[in-house]
Amino acid sequence: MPRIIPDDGPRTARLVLVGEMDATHEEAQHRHFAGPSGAKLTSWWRTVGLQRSDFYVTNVVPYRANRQNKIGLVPWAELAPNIEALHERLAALTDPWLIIPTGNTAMRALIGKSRISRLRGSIYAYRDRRGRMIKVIPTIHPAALFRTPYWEKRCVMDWYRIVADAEFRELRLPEREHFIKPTIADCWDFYEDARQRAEMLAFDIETPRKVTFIDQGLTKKGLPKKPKKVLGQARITCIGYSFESHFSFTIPTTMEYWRDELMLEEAWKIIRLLLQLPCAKGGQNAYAFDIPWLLEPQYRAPVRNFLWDSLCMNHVRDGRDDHAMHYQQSLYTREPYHKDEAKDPDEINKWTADIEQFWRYNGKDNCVTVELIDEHLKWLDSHNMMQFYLDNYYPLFKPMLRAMTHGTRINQPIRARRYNKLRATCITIQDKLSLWAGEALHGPKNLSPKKLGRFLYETLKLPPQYSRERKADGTRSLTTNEVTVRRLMLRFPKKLGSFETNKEGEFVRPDMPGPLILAHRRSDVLSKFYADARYDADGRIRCTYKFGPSTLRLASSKNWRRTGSNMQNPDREMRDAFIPDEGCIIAEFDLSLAEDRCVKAYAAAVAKDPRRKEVLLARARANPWENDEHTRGASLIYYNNQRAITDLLFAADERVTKPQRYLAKRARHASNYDMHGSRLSEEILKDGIVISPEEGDQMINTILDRDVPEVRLWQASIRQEILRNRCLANSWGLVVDYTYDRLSDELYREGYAFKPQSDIAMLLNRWGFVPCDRFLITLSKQNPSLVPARINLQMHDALVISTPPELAWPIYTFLRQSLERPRHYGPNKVIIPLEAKLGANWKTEIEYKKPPTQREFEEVAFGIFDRMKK
DNA sequence: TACACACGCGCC
DNA sequence: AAACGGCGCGTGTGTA
Repeated sequence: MPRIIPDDGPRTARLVLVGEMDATHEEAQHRHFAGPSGAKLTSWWRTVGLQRSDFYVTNVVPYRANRQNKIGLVPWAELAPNIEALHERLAALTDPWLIIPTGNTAMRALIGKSRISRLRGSIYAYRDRRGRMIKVIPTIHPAALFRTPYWEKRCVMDWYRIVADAEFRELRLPEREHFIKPTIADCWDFYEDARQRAEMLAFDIETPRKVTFIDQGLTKKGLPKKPKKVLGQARITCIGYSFESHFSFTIPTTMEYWRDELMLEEAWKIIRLLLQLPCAKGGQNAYAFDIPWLLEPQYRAPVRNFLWDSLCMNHVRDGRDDHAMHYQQSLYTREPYHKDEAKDPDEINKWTADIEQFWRYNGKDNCVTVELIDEHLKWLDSHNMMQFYLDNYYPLFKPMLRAMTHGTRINQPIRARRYNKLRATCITIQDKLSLWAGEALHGPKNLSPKKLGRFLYETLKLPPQYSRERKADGTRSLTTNEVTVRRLMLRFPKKLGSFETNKEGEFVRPDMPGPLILAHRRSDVLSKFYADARYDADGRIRCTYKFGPSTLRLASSKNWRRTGSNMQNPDREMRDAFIPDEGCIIAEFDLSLAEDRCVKAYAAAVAKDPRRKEVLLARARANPWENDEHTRGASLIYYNNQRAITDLLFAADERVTKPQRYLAKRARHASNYDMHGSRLSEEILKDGIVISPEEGDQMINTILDRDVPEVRLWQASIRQEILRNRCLANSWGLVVDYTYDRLSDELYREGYAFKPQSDIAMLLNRWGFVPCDRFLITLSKQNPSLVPARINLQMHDALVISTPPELAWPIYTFLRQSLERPRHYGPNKVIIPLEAKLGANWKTEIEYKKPPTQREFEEVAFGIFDRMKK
């Protein structure tokens, strides 16, 4: 029997800390929280002004129950009496006010609930064995931080709450009223009230899919079969409003509720009027979800003056943290976690029994949104970040919405034809692979990485290959990814075949396992882009844009109807299937080598030699038709050309071949972000080009030693900045906070990427995307006879636009004027040039590095347009 | 059956 | 020893 470790701390303490189980250090020192977990707690307590003597410290299992130190391995038969004993120990305390269970097991022992990651920070009541009500605030066990370091922030936030709550006994939970079953008259009353009093009106819709159960008749034995569940169309079933955090008003929008067409229509009329009130509106993720839903033709409920999005406001506070409402709520409000029951839209059947509770939750969400927005407003104000929100988030809502709802057209016959062909190819390959393996290596659709692994590493007895990234538990998994397969093909050509291709790009021996696997992967990935389900009935594809975590790039994903997909990653090979709007051509405008210029501008600031600084700045500012960085790199790497180092501008070296230029391009990119040769060789292997890790290192080192040694200095300066400030700021004032990150090479690499990525993302958004969207609206008003030009896609450093040929030139001119303005990157001013491409589809035909004359440009634009009509 | 996770891979 | 960063989705698999 292991030795019981005694509790410590005064029995009279107001605060009680309940841990889970003692581990190695605790056993050795005979004291709870004696090891690294205790040290972590001590550091948080120091931050918030507590110390260990403030607590009565105990554990659910007050001894080391297993050698693995895992509470999860303690059997229930052993755990239950320990929990019982814990309750008794707590009952023996004089007058505890607040108990802090750390970790899931401790929380479950006290309040019977699970899922600490969701419930942490909430405020609960515990009735002890003497009938006393004691406040409980569960938090994460410090040991969890060793696996998930980014949780540290929420732990510290919890401890701030705990120290504040230690001052009073009562729970102080928010009291709210949720009005959920209104009559039309109630709705009008609420409208009047909101019209007169609301300064900020928050709203939230619910869009479950309709669920129907189809009777399956009787079984042979005469028993009723289980009805089949069919998911129907998603639709808005209610909308809730709140303008004071203690009251919400929810209007159902179903016929089941109103029972009458006219009543429902009147309800919608009031809904629209509420959304049209002049006061500011707010919501959680509303610009990306609720608003596009409300704009759907069957609802026609546009939102006026949408200003405050609690998700975006939270994004300003910390872009890399979570933004889910229940998480924000746990940090900034006293509302306990209330999404216990799944509120996933497709889980509505769980709610059919208690639709009123569903509406109440909608109401609660609205109240919480109001509270969050109030809290965020205070924060933005006190941290001088209000303008940052108003400059970088708010103005993007409309352009994002317009691009999202407009979408991109696809050539449907081509799409369907290619999809069928690719799927057929996959099936053929699956059959051939099954013959090789003696068993199927695929599931219903795709190759199974597991089965493929067994085939390669057991059947064929090839040496097992492991992935680079470690899993959460620190192990590496067997991998069969493309690079691995290609590497194995190089080493074992007799078993796997080679990836050598002929002039048409076909494998020389296509029926060997290696080429089959590669061909399958390729066909499968392409077929996904063509899959029917992605496209809406009107033959267009729509995505949702949202703000990416750290760099303010936009991220693209499935849209609000749950169709569409990420539109920032379609394979280049399939882009010819994307076509312009009716009456338009495609114009794509992209910032020329933007991130590389940015890096050079920063690097020039740390150059010691003024001549070097001059060279770097000249290259950062060079016109794309007068300087070719990649040819320069290849000329240096392959021909040791000294002029490639010294010349301000370097455009041509006839010795440089296309593959050489391409490899130099990859090597330059690798150098900027501190990639290593082995990784570079893998990246390049994907293109079927073999270089060794050593050769990769040589290329990178050539660039870094001889071409841009200042990049190394710049990276060192980034490390310094992170070390000094624990954060980085870009040229637009965007800050990324590293307070709770471990200093590591990984973090530094993230740092190297941050400035160029975010500088360019924000440049394109603020000087490109936003003004361009407004300009296109003006342009179409000025040219009412023409089809309006529309932005189809935002691609981080490029905009894809459908435009009638007449408007292509004005748009190009406008974007050049707006984007080609100097900006300071560090102390150095640089203009990043804009390049234009034109085409009948997204695989554009003509690229202008040097701006042509208007006449030349328009001739081409009209030429493309005329050819399309034929 | 539903869910969470691992894997693989597309682009900038 | 570990060896760019930033995203997203679809599929297979194991588990509850």
